[in-house]
Amino acid sequence: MRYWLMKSEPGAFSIDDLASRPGQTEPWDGVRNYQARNMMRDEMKVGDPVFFYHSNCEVPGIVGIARIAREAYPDHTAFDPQHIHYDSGSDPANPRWLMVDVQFERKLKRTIPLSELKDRPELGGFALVRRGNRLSVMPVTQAQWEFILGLE
DNA sequence: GCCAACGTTGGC
DNA sequence: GCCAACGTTGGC
Repeated sequence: MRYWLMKSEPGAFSIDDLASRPGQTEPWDGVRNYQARNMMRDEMKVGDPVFFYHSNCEVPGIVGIARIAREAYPDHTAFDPQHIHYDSGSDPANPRWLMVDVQFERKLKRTIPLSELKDRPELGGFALVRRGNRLSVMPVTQAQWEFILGLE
């Protein structure tokens, strides 16, 4: 089992949106980065815990916990010319992009802001706080996971 | 295969 | 809204 962090802009899809979905699950479509895709394809397993992170908003930070509910499968939004995540280079016979399903577990008691995570020397090696980081899906070590939960 | 131009991400 | 960082594209 591995731990993960996945980013979402709350204006597009928030932790509350996930909590209100039927079955509280959602396909995590729109990942268009090879490094993120490869991690989803090769390493994400059903049941893996995920930090749900709100990006590009008033207070960026970790807001909840989800779990992987379905392992990687083709992201069909890449095939739809009308879709915002359309990619003409993804062939349905050989899909370029994949998605997983996530399931809501719980909201944190409070948002743990990025600014606070950056202040913690214990998280110096965490990809999220490294300068210029743009990965929307990233691994979290068990030690990082437990430390962050301890901040809740 | 290099690298400039361009588009996107995402904090601030 | 600005802009730094960084990934991708495409001319050569």
